[in-house]
Amino acid sequence: MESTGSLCIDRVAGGGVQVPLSSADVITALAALAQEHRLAAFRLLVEVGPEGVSAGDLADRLAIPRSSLSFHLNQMMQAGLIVQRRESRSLIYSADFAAMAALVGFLTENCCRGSGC
Amino acid sequence: MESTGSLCIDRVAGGGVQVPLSSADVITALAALAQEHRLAAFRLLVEVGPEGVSAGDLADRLAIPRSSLSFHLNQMMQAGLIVQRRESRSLIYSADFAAMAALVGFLTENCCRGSGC
DNA sequence: TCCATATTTCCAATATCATGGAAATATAAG
DNA sequence: CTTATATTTCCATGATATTGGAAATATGGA
Repeated sequence: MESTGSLCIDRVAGGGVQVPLSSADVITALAALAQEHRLAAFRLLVEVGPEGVSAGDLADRLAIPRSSLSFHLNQMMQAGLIVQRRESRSLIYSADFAAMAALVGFLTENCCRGSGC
Repeated sequence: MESTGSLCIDRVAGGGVQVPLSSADVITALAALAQEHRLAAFRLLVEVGPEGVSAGDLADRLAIPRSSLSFHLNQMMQAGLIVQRRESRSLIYSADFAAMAALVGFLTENCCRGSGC
């Protein structure tokens, strides 16, 4: 019998059940990470953790114009890899660990058969 | 101390040590998978295993023109995700499981901290 | 209300990606 | 050497992505 989707039961603080990803979702998520500035931004958000970083800080740390970063953050939001919250005048972005876990789960289940990964 | 690359010691039949991926390598690999036909092709190659599938068969199974598939196979080869071998008139493509394991290793180590993935 | 800060949206320019038919290349067999 | 099969390369066309400055929106404070 064939499993068709990646079912990654959530283990993160906030709770919530993980829904299987469609192949279109996976493509969107992969594309969201397949770009220099976005991969760098995401890694930074992962390092920083749930506290997150404001858009301005992120632009400074990555040394890219704010409008460019805004575009990239939007891509990652639409892909569901990061979340946004407002804190006074600042918008704080943080990584969605459950989403990333689901992506890795999909890749492991669908693209790794036979290897020890 | 920070580990900077994904070090995925190989567990696959053929043997060989896994080199850490640069962030540029990761972007190339992610981009190679972030496309409908390429993701479908790669999943098919993973299912089929080391025996692989000829370019023609693959084009038929995916129902896309041969020249288009050739383009996509090239992208995945350059990304190091698949390998090619000739068998008489046919070119047989197969998934490189170690490369995929390295990619998943990178994502797990660099983009998953704190989650249970 | 008026001003300053934080960030986004708009937009035009450029670059990269994807498509598929036609021609070229590689291999094999009669 | 000629013909058939398997696949790639070439190329023009259209689609999508990326960039960054300028203008617009959101929030908070005097």
